[in-house]
Amino acid sequence: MRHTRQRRAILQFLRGTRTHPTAEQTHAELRKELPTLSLGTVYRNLGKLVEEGLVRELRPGVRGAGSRYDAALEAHHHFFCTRCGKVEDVYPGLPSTVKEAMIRSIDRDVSEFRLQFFGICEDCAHRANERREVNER
Amino acid sequence: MRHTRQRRAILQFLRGTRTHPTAEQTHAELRKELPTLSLGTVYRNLGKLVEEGLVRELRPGVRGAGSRYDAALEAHHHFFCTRCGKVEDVYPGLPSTVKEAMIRSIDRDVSEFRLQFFGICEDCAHRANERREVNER
DNA sequence: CCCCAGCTGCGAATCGTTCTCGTTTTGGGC
DNA sequence: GCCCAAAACGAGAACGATTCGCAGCTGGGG
Repeated sequence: MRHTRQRRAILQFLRGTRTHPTAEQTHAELRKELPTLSLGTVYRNLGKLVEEGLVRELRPGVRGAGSRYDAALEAHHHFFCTRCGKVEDVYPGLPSTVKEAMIRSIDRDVSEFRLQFFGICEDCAHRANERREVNER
Repeated sequence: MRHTRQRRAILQFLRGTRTHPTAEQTHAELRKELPTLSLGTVYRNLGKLVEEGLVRELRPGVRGAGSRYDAALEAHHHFFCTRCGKVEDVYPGLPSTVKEAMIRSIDRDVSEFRLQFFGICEDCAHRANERREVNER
């Protein structure tokens, strides 16, 4: 895999944030330093980086939400705020014995396993009674 | 919520299958008895039924897969075949004490919790060396 | 039996993502 | 450094799933 300016910028950007940006957000941000960067290139590279295992793709699985990308490789799960769309890391420490027992119990060739939590994040909970503006998506 | 012919047919269809049909599949099937049923109506009603809690929406979260719908209300999780797209029910018996401990440990207002397994289903594993036709999506 | 809010069917619109294609870069070999 | 094929780029068109807008229907309370 070649090391293009664009690819380096994308990976570096993802490694420098914990906000799980969307392709669109990544594109908007990197345009500042690479004004000709196209959205297609962002998608192409995110795809490659996911193939390479350098980035994880998160699919909120919630109305109107696109994929998000995460370059943090340690095992962790995600909490999706159903109000503002934000994604936060969680480390609920599912004991690996429990995880393995579950995978064994379903008696299939499991290659991946996802644990997702949905709810209202703290920020949104606090402004619950104020106006409900949608932040960062 | 009104009881229209269309809505009744959709709910009844979902209750009579374990295959987690897509909106498209639901539409194709019900066209046989309601030839004028439109896809928009199927989506509209699936949305309402999900709101009402009568149906669960499954979002495979895998390239090129749309939502699937499940009218089975008992607690269970899903196994998504990454080759043919099929979705199977699994009952990996995550102890509720473990589940609750996890939810408590992430210290947020969790309204939903999803556990998803991905891999190759038995059918696909068996025909692994034969031609790889994609069944039912 | 009447009425109208809620629903339907249709087609157009939207949105995230992928594809196409002509041009530019990259990186290995010399 | 220079050359070249392969790989990647940018722009815009294309795509597929889902949603929307609207004019005409209809279920069910009164």
